[in-house]
Amino acid sequence: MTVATRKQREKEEMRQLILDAARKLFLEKGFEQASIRAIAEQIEYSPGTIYLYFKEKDEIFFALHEEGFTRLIGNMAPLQYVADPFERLKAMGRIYMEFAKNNKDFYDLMFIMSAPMNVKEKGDWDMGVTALEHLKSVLRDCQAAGRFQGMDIEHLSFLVWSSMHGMCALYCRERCAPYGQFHPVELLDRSYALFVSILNRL
Amino acid sequence: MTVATRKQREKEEMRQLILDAARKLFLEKGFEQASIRAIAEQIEYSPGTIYLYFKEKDEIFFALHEEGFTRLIGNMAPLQYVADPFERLKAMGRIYMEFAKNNKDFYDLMFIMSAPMNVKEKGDWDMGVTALEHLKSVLRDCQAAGRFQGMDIEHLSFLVWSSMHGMCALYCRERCAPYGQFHPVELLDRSYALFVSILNRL
DNA sequence: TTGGAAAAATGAACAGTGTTCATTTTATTT
DNA sequence: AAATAAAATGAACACTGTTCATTTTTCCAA
Repeated sequence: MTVATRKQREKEEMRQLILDAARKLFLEKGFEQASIRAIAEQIEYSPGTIYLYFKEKDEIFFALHEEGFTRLIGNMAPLQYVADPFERLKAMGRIYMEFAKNNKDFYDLMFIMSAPMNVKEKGDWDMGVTALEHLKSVLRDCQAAGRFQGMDIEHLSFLVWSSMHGMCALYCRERCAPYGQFHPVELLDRSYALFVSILNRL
Repeated sequence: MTVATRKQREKEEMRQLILDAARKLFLEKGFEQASIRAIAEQIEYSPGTIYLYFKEKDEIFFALHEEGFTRLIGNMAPLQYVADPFERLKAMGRIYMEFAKNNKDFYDLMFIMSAPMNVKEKGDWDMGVTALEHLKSVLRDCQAAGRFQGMDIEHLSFLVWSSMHGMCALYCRERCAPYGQFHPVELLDRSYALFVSILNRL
């Protein structure tokens, strides 16, 4: 093993160490509290060191943002065993919403926060595009099965995604208050059921 | 005029002065740049003075958040002249989306940002509830006209609102990138058209 | 094994943030 | 005019992300 490759591996390990600490602090205490100094203290390095591995703070959170997509896409894996396209679509929505409910902070980072979007070279949106392709693919299968006739997949996918995101985002950012009588989670579940029943008619 | 009432009026004028400065800076340079010091400089007072009129920064932005609702509800006024309930619903959606597109920062403040939600005594969500009642009312009218049969207004209103919010929020927070081929505004408009056509079938 | 170069880590410093509070200034009342 | 009450101040506190001259560590050839 050459020195160069070891160096490269160590560099990658350090990046991972920083990401692990950042994730821990972010999930435990939120974005604000996951400061560079707090991350540095967590891994027992000085603050300046972090800037040898990440250009800026937002880059760390863009990396976690990507990790979130990996998790979400991972959760979607069982979908391949759902034969019926519409059942697959329904399951997909459930998984998406469950992800948002169980990983509020990750969901926020992936779809709401500005921080990761400030990073210039965000790959080519690989993860986002991949996740979206999943949805489009399922919708196309539904269309092949006779549903959603005459609808453009681009617009339909955006609308479906938006509907799901809207519910999840209002939930994550505490905007369900006007529905005081309902528990937010209950509101989400019942509204999703209505959403499915509407899709079922199209 | 007693001294007490003048004092009270002056206090209210000062609050308004602060809010005007805060709004100006917020709309011109964003939330981060609308710092207490910047607001103080704008109105030619010291930073400490602001805390004699607002308990904390978030309280200022909760006030602007309320102002946003007043604006949005104001934009809805012409709806009273739209006789047909479904036409009214369609117009309402258009107004909502146009508001988001033309007042990105206000929309963000009202429906996405965390800042105003951190304020404890947020009235009783008067504004949010009022705006929502508008929507529910229109939906009930649609139901009376034979649409949306058998659907619960609470869930339907949340779903409709979520769908609109989802599109607007993804737009405001730069998440339309995976639809690179489309201009975000175009994507929103066309997806809204699809949304309307779907509602039209229910 | 040692000396010099390259790489890695440091932590003080900079310019900024929201917020507090003893002190000073201004206004009102006696 | 003096005493009291209200309003405004701005320095100070504890933070923030980021930079960079300085120090420490690692590496490799002589």
